[in-house]
Amino acid sequence: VNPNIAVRQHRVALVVLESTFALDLAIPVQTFGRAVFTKLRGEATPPYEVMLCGVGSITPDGPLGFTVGELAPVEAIASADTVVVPGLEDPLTAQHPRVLHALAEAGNAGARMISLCAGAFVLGQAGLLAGRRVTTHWALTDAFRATFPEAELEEHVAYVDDGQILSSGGMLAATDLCLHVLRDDLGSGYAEGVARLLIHNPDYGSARPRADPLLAPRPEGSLTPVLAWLAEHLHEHLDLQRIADHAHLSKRTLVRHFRAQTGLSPNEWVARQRLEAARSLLENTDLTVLQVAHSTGFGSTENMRRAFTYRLGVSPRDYRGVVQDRTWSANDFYRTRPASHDVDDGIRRGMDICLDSRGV
DNA sequence: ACTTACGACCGCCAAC
DNA sequence: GCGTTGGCGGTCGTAA
Repeated sequence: VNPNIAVRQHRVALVVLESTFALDLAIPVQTFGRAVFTKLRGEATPPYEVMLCGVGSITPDGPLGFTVGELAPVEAIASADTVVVPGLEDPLTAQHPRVLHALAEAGNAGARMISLCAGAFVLGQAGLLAGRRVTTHWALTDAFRATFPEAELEEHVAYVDDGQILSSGGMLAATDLCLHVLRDDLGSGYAEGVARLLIHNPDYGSARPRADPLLAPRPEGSLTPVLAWLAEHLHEHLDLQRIADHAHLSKRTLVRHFRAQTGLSPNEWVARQRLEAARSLLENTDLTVLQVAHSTGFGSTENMRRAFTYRLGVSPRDYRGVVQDRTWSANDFYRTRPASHDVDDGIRRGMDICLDSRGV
């Protein structure tokens, strides 16, 4: 792998509030942090640095049920690349002004903002959700709509990726979102490795909603057949006129329907699909960048590189290098466990200590 | 790096 | 009257 290509070193700040839920706090800690996966693989530096931020301290009689030790002041999120607001028990209560101010600052500075479950209410209070596509726990949708009419609430999905703002629905959907982010940052090989350790079937990176029986099915839109046709013809030249002709709609109406049903413009939707296709080919085949660019409809390597650097922060070539270097399997996990003699040493030392303490 | 031209997007409005 | 459609034109982003 090219040593000049540093995998983006991310700092992830988790905002711990009075009524934060243990589960929603644990999921990002487990997926982003604690370096456990990195240590198992023998790597020097973990891909993320995780820090816990808040105002004051957390008392053990809150919803968390325990304390979390020293919290960095919430203003510290200003230095984070990614800010996560976990779900909390009383989303309608106004949060501390320092929290809201720090979130607004971080958001305006361009940090990636992630809410889990009811955490979307906190981002909303910070004024970050105007015009944004966002989701939250299904039991809170009415309250959310009433409180933040300026946000575009999406139901029937596990999570929503609106670029800078990402949000997941109820509780364990946070896992899907966190794995989606891992995949975006480090590739699907890494994300799948983490998913396997968590024994979780990830559904990241898909434009389709998770096929989960517990989520109400998303109503089929009139564009469904058009989207299917587009997915089949990604490698061809697709301008607005051609798509409109195929859909038997005017360009204007087509754009409107796209916006309503996918939240995206036609071009944006096609660009994302092409990016997904190109990622898959780079990760799973030996096709050259030029071949990938042609077969995914980017047309030229310049085009494709622009899309990659814009959305992923790396060129296609470097993406392939980073991703393949980071791909690992469950077998790697077992291989990188300490060799048996290390274990034996450890046990022996432990027994020595026991024996010493007994004065034997 | 810079200019240029073209297409995409979307607000607006009239027509259905 | 209300919702939907689609044409027009201004602005913006992007490809060449």
